[in-house]
Amino acid sequence: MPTRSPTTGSTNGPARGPGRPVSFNRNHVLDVAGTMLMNGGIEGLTMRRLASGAGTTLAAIYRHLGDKEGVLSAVLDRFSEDIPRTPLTGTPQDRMLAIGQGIYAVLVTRAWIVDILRRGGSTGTGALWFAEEYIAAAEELGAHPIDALNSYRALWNYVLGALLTRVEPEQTLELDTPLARKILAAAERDGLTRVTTYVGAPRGTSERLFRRGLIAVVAGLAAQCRGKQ
Amino acid sequence: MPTRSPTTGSTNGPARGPGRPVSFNRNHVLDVAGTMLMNGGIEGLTMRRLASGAGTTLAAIYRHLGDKEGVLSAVLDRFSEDIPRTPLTGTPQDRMLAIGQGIYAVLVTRAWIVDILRRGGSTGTGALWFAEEYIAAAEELGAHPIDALNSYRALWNYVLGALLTRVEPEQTLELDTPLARKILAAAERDGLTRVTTYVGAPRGTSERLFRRGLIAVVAGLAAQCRGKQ
DNA sequence: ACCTGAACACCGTTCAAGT
DNA sequence: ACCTGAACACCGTTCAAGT
Repeated sequence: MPTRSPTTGSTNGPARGPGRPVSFNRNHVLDVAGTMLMNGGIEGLTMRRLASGAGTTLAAIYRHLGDKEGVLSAVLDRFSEDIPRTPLTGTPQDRMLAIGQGIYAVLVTRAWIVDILRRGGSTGTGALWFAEEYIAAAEELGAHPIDALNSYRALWNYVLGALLTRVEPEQTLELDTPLARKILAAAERDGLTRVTTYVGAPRGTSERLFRRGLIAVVAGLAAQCRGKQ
Repeated sequence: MPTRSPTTGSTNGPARGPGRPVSFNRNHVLDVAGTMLMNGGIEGLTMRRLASGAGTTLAAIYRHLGDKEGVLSAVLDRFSEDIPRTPLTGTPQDRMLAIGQGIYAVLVTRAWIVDILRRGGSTGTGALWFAEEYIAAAEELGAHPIDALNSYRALWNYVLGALLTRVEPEQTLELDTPLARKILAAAERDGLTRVTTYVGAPRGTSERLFRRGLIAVVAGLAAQCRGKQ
């Protein structure tokens, strides 16, 4: 997939003014794609709307960025380069916690990334330092290198699941929704008294929920690294 | 959404033989939908192919099952009813582990469920007993009821993430794939020596990986329920 | 040599027109 | 009253035909 951009330092937007027109402004297209993803998720970005929104042509996008998969991973790479590598301090377990929190913070405002990661498997290259730091901390606790990597994968699983099940703050749990009624009815039928009691309980913010679970997960993973189980 | 099925105990397949034709065989349609999901995931099921595959009409599906969302949740419900409630034994922590393993085992052969859960949020009503049992175990360890429910959510997050990042056994990690090369190059550029070293390391089966992580996660969650942190 | 309009083969969803 | 063929408004992707 040849992706050379003839005039890299070109101005924003479609061709304008005199002179040779900018045939394809890669950065501008990716910016527009990112905005579309931010607004409508992975289904809100269509090749057609991207083309017209970026002032270019459908076929041009296919030529320069490949298919939709190519566009998505290009956006992911571009975005992940902006993730700052912040220095971590404290005990290894403190750092593992900070890493989990950091990944969550980076991804929570960009829900579409989860969809991309799910498809391709490419973690943005700009986020690799999270893995590096985690593995270092795990090794410091005594984990075998390969176990340290797998421990990171476990943390990643928890974070990913939390992002997936995250609910928007405004959508408070309604007991009157048909879904809730159905669950409640099924739970009562099967004599699931605990589920019945708590199905409507307030769940706090997703962030608090995530953090509390993360603390437990990291504690468990750290203990496993120390060999205590 | 009226979903009455006039002749519930109808024969399989489309109308055949003499007599009043079976206008719409709900169970048959859902079976076909389940097969399609099993083969091609959530994108392998299209309303058109479902209609022709089940020997019915596009509009009939919309009439009886609603839109695609409705079809998916109907399939999910039908499937979740087949989940057997197995008795759990051992310590509370043992049971929490068994629940995590049980959820994984149920879902791992049906990757499409993850996609449905991601969209609607409806957990199949047949799987509610997992929550019931987990909450009971967590309470037994000393957790406040609401914390027990949130602990279950944390376990669920880990399982969900593991299902999402799961790789098929046959797709062994290739170092020659362009993605692997790109990651490796980026890691080297940033001096991430640990990532560089382990990116090609064998990762074992996804099942082993899941289990080892689950043990650590459950240990951490159980400790949190006991109030030890 | 480079670019793209127009086509292809699909989608999910709806409703006027049939029986 | 019940059902559905045919249409609507989209998709992702490709390539013959233009300049």
